[in-house]
Amino acid sequence: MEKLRLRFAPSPTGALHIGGVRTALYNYLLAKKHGGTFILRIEDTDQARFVPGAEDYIKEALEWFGLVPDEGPGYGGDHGPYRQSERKELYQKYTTQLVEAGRAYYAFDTPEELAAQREQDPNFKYDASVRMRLKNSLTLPQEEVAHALAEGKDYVIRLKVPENETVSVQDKVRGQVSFDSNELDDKVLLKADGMPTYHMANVVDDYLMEITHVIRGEEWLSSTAHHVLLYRALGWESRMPEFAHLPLILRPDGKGKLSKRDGARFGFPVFPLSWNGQTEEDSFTGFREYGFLPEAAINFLALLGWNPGTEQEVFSLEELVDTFSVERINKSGTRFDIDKAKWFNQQYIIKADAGYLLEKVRPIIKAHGYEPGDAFLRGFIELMRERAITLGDFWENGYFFFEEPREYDEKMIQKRWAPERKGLFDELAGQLHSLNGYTAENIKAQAEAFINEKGLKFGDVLPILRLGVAGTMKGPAIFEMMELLGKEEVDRRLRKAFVQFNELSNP
RNA sequence: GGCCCGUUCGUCUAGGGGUUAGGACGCAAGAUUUUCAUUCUUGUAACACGGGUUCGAUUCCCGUACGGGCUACCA
Repeated sequence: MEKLRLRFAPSPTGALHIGGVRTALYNYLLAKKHGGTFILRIEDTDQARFVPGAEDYIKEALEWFGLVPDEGPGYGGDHGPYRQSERKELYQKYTTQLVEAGRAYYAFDTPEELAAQREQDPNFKYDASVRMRLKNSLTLPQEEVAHALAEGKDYVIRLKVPENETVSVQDKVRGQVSFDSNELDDKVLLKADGMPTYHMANVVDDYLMEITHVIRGEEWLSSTAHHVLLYRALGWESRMPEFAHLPLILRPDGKGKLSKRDGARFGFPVFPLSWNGQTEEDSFTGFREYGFLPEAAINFLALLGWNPGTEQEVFSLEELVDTFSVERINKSGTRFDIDKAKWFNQQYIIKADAGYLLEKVRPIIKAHGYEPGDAFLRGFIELMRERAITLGDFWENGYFFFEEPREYDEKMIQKRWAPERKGLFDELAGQLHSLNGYTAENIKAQAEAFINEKGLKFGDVLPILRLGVAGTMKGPAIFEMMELLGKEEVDRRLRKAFVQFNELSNP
């Protein structure tokens, strides 16, 4: 079998959408499964929509996920350049070739003229039925065309779509899809600014870059008929790649495909990394900054539109590479379910390697002004990992490992604290403070002895210790927590808390 | 509007002419943990509709409805 070559071809118009990441992932998986090549190509043919920084963003996002291209701008490869803006002459050469072969033509209609046509007829389409009435090299005298060209008049090159043909596409996901060529318009191939349109550029590049499989979103299915026609016109039909069109990722409420604005609307990320656009409107929080592990996000994305047919849910990238197959990609659109994504993240946090997690959590703690030693941080992570859904939760739910409780759960204090017991608890604090070997085990033994001696119940004492140390009832095992915080810190907190408890229960 | 694609629990999905229609997330209940979380158990809940074909359709075919995509000198 010929070596597989697949490309991910985003356009640098802003942050990379999460649906784009899934497309990249599937391309990567299929390439790697067969020992093929994964290529990044930047489709920057729309100068009006070009956004500086977008290309770097795309690369950083791919790398964060571990989807590192084998070829691409900055990645090497002998099929470059990998930015379409740097391949301009190529497209011009091939479109000219098409014109000469009678498969395309020059069109001189101005955008204003076309707009006027559309105003007159909302269904106006530049196709075989009207092309002979418009201003192009098919209708104008040859000298006039030559003159216009020599004069530098604006023109585009359009594909001359043949009449009365059925154009069929073999799609790996959907099977055969057919179009009536009379429904197809004469797509612009080369724009007035000399840049190609997507249609021309992607066909030329896929051919030149020897792409074997095109995996892209379903929004491209309709125009694939044009692409087939182009391969034919260029005489490349035998080298045409196989197509697989992915189901779209839909909004959680099911109304249309997921868009960049939906992140803000529904309160979860739809981008891999945060993006700071020109305006707040155009700025987004990413999966990374939201506290996702890249492995978890990949796992979630992989299962959005594909499944292995087994009951396995958790997959490493390597396992995905082994298991993936285009045949098992789904046809129907897929709702974006953030709860499932969070569940994956939680699973990955629980199972993550300690050293790995340490490096993910350290910067979060540091951002709040604390730089604990590795031993402490490790202990903290082990106590908290089963209680974190996002990385941010380590701080949100465990900040009291680094600083005193900011507040005490008043309801619980009302319920559990009795002012007359302050003396009793001071005594317990004293006993714990004089403990030798401040381990969870020893603390527990001492507390137990105290409880028995005083005729108390665990429920009288443990919540008070927890509240005193953490301020909240939510958290890891209390004695473990105390051991990690250390004798002096715990004693300080307890003494202070008991005073506070009295105030809180006697307003 | 036209063309194209799709439709199994709320969501992601398995399945496929005869099944108690399976799993996961979520939700609910219980057990464990004297907290919270984890874990475990149980429960909840689905084949869009109408015609065919067939001894038998959720599964195959055709319609309808609904949803989505495309319909730019954007990708």
